[in-house]
Order: sequence, then structure tokens, then C-alpha cells
Amino acid sequence: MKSQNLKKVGLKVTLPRLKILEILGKSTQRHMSAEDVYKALLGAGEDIGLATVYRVLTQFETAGLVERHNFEGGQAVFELSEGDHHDHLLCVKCGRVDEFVDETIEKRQQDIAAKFGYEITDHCLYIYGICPDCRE
Amino acid sequence: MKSQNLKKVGLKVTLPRLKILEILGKSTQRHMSAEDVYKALLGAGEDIGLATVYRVLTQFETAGLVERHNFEGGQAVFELSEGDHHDHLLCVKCGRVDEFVDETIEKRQQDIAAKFGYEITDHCLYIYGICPDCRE
DNA sequence: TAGTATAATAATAATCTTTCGCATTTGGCT
DNA sequence: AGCCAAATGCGAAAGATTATTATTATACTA
Ligand SMILES: [Mn+2]
Ligand SMILES: [Mn+2]
Ligand SMILES: [Zn+2]
Ligand SMILES: [Zn+2]
Repeated sequence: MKSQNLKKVGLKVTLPRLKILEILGKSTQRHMSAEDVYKALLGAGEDIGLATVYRVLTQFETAGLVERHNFEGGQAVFELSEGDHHDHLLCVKCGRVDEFVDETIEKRQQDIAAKFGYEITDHCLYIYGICPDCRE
Repeated sequence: MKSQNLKKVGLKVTLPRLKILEILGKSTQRHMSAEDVYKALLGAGEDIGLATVYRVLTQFETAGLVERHNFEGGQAVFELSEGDHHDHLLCVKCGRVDEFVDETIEKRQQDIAAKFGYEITDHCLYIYGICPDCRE
């Protein structure tokens, strides 16, 4: 039940929050901009303002329910957090997004941060390219 | 001579372009937003419009003279291209930026792209953390 | 070196994404 | 059911970047 997720992180259970969680979970695209979510809500007959979508997504991010990514192209995109970290492979032609995890890379990042004396808080690796379907 | 760089990539040698190249080369910060460049120009007594700065930086990017990065925080930043690729380590407290190259990571990325069938066009790895100076 | 065609610039308006402010509504609790 | 703090909706505002267009500078030619 989604309302449990909200209560767990100390957020009131409201209709906009439930609907946004639902959209993020059910949509075919895992990575959605605020605008995408807003349009999906409209399509589902829900009358929720765009400002609320932005507000809620930011709250969800703070609460650890979703992750925000700054891919190329202006708009931030969001995806439901699944606990496990992963990085991204993005097609510059069709927008397809693939996800991967590479332990070797994760480990090397720790080494690099250690060498420079940084304490890592976060990281992101975006590999841009042309996906198999777009390479005719 | 900077004008040679411009001619080489087929761009007319204009005063704004020369000054912007100069700022990017001489500034203490290697990674500057368009606004940073604009302010540096004002500080140097050059009366160049912000729109021109944006336009020129985008042209430089297209020409391969500079690279654009979408670090966290709204504004894109630019740096002079030095031919060799590198990735970034960023302090979330003070904004410090360190650069590194890791052949192991580079290689793994190729492997990942190959596994998914992508032809890589570009990639970026941003490691966010707290730099040694900011860890009291 | 002066004249000309063309590309670049400056200034401003427009666009796009995201956030704010405030009046109104809703959820959680008695 | 009824109260109060918190959340929402709407419109305005802010911040970043791009487009428009008249003016100006550059590259080229005679
Ligand atoms: Mn993802
Ligand atoms: Mn750099
Ligand atoms: Zn594709
Ligand atoms: Zn720092």
C-alpha cells in the first residue's frame, strides 16, 4: 500500500501524493520529468497543478522516495528509488534509457575520492550514445 | 595566438570571441558559467552582452573549443577543451572542482556500452562529495 | 585602401523550467 | 463533526537560456 510509504517518511497521505506515486510506479517510462508526470495525471483525469507536482517530487526526493537526475536537455527527470544504486546509458537519438551497475567502476570511484581526500556524498555516470535500434 | 584557434574552426575573428577565449584561458576557475564569463568581461571593462556570451559559448562547444557540463545547480559550466578527456570530482560545500582520468573506468564504460549495443558519443562521471578542506 | 556582402553583435523580448506567495482546501486527530 | 496545521491550486515571479531584429564589424574584393 502506497500510503504506508508516505507515512513511513513522515509525509501526510494526500491525494496528489498518492496519485504521483502511482504514476511513477505504473508508467511505462521509469524516468519522467515533472511535466511528464503532470501530463500523465491529466490523462488519468486527475486535476493536480504543475506546481504541486514539482513540490511533491522535491519532497519525495528529500524523503528518499525518488531520485532526481539531470540528464542533458533542460528538464530534470525522476524515478522511484529502488534502494539499489545504478547508473545510466542514454540514447541521444530516441531518448531510450538503460540502467546498469558496475562494481569495478563503483570501487574505482571510491579509490579516486580517497586519493583526493573527498568523502563521497553521491555520484552519477551518464553514458550517452546511440542505442542498437537507432544504429539502423 | 588565439585568433588562429578561431580561424581553424571556421569562426570569424571577432572581439567578443577573442575576449571570451581569453577569459576562459586566464581565469583562476577553469569551470565557468556563462554568467561568470559575462561578469569577468564586465570586470575587464569589456562591454559584451550576456546573449553574446551564451551564443559564443555554444558555438565554441559545437566547434570543440570548449566543453559544457551540467553539474548540479541550474547553470551549465564551460571549460576550455584540452584535447584529453577527464572526469570531475565536485565539493558540495565549497564548489571546488577536481579533475581526474581513470583508464579502468574508461575501459569498463566501453565494455558496458558494447554489452548494451550502444555506440558511445559522450559520457560524464561526476563524483560529488566533501573536499578535504571542507571536512574541518 | 575603400567598398561591399555577409556574418556577428547588442538589446530586448520571448521561452522554458522551476519556485514562491497566498487564499482556499484537506488530512489527521479530538 | 470540528479544529488546526499542513497541503494544494493558481497565478505571478524568478532564473537560465534562446530568438528576433536592427545595427555594426569582419572578411574579401577591386
Ligand atoms: Mn534509473
Ligand atoms: Mn574539467
Ligand atoms: Zn535510440
Ligand atoms: Zn570543499
